[in-house]
Amino acid sequence: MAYWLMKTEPDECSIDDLANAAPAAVIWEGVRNYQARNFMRQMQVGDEVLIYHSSCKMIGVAGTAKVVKAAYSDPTQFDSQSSYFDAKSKKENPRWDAVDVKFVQKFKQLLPLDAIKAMPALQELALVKKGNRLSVMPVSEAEWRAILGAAGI
DNA sequence: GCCAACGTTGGC
DNA sequence: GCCAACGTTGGC
Repeated sequence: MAYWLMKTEPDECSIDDLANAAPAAVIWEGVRNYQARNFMRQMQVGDEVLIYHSSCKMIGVAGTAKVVKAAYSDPTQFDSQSSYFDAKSKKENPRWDAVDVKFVQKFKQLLPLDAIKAMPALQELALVKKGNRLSVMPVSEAEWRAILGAAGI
């Protein structure tokens, strides 16, 4: 049982989109970074995920979800119509993986990035390290608790 | 829209 | 295997 943070642009897949899909899960696809992919491959069913909204008006952690299907071949890499298409990925050895995640909760108030940066307990979070561009990253149990505590949960 | 920081690519 | 050029990310 582990904790993670995943970034999403709310235009693509917001916490509300996850909530609207519930109780169905959502395919977390389109990750095209090897480090992020490797973290996804470590995810196990039941792991919990912070949903982080990036590149938008209200930047921060918006809620949580949980992994309901471990990593499998991301179908969009073979779809030439998809913006995630990767011509160099081979069917017999796919480069990219997806996981399925299911909505758990939306925070009453989004926990903003500047609040996260100000919390002593979160100084080691990859998210707040300078220049960090990882879209999937591990979160320690202490960090998880600090974030949920700050969100009033 | 800007731009710093980073990851990836490809020539050598 | 180096590294310059390029493309992308993502906060501001």
